[in-house]
Amino acid sequence: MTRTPIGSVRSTSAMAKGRVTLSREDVVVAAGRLLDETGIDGLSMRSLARTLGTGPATLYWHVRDRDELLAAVLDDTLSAVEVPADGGWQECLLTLSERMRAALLPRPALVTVLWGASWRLGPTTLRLADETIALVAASGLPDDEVADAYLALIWFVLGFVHAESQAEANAGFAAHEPPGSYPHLSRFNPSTDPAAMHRRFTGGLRHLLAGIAEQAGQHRTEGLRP
Amino acid sequence: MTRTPIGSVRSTSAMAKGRVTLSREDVVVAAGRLLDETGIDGLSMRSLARTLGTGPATLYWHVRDRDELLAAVLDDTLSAVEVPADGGWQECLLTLSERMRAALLPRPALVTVLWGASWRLGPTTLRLADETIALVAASGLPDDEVADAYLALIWFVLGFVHAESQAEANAGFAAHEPPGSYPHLSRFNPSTDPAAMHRRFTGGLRHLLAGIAEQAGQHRTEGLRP
DNA sequence: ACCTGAACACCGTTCAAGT
DNA sequence: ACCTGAACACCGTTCAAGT
Repeated sequence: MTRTPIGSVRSTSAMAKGRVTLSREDVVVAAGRLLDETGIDGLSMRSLARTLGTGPATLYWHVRDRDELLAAVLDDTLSAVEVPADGGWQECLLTLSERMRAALLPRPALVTVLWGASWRLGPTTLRLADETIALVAASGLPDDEVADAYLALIWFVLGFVHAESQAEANAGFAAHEPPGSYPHLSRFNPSTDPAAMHRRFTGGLRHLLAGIAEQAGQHRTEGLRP
Repeated sequence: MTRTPIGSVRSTSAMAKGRVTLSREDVVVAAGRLLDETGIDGLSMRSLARTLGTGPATLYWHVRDRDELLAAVLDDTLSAVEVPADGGWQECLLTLSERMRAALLPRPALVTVLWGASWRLGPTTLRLADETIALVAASGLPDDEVADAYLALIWFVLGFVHAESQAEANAGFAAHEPPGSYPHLSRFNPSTDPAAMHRRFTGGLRHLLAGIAEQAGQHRTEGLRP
């Protein structure tokens, strides 16, 4: 893909990578890789620069700041998610949600980027949000309820992936507390093996979708349109 | 409340505050105040130590690390939330959720502490979670669905408060994008004035609770118990 | 256009030593 | 029991200067 004109290489480490000049995409891809290897705390501007064989200042040519970098990694990660084209809106939203879950599960730190959406999001992420809203709107829900139904849906997806990614981190909970101090918390502690997680995910989603469908149905039979 | 024996004061700044020695509570209260004044980024171990007239090392006597400090501030903040005692489980969950919203809205950064629950939580927070689960269980939902219904509920509450707290930060969204690039995102952009937010909050919750009730009802009529 | 070195203004945490 | 100073090992970001 990238040609390597031999005369004009800048740094030995850049040469080792077969690069002449850094592109924004190089930076984002390297950031994703570093995220996978070291987690979100290991992904600093300085450590990323180190893996690219430069100083941190260089990165700021390609990216406004760390938040924009993270949003770009998120955007890159979500580009794997295709919006299903045919089927009813419920089916579509279900498989779309499963694809989002699959895309985010290997990089759960990005859930927090999406959650704290004050961070400026990339075009892929925004397009995905836009099309998801369109599917929710296709339920026939009244306009002023579409946004909240959409939000309940993505919060469920994000919350679920987030919880799933730290299932084992939280597993030791019961061990740290004197038994019986939080009876319900421990009684209803659900199974976290992968198969159960998938069942719980789709089960929860189905309930949400059924709720939306029912609400939309009520609206249809109530309202008399010209 | 705190007596001030005059002979044994340590630092002039501690004296000014009328303290002899620092208690964990002093630290947590000061952290809450600093959070209110400067936001989560302004609340560092060093800045907190500065407002208390000591060095950062001192804080580590009272608190294991920054995460525990934040969990303690959350715990303190949630201690204002009372779990309603009488009424049906739906009513109870509704007013409980409104109280959580009211408690968290002035300190939205704590939503993220609760969300990223890998952080060890305090006793008040855990007791609150436990009693909330108990209320969900009172719906009659089958045991293996209680946890997920509970999660859908708190994710909605947390997501909502989070979104609400940055409503104005996100308000400028439409302005930054070329018009028409994300048609549904802008079309279903709901109102964010306080009254509308409250309506949307309770509306969304009612839908979730109705869904739980219906699911529980189905379970009751299906199952034949001895 | 793209990169660099050096600096600014911070962080969280540890630890031996003090009272 | 509680606090301190000093250090370790980092951060994100800016900016004038280089090619």
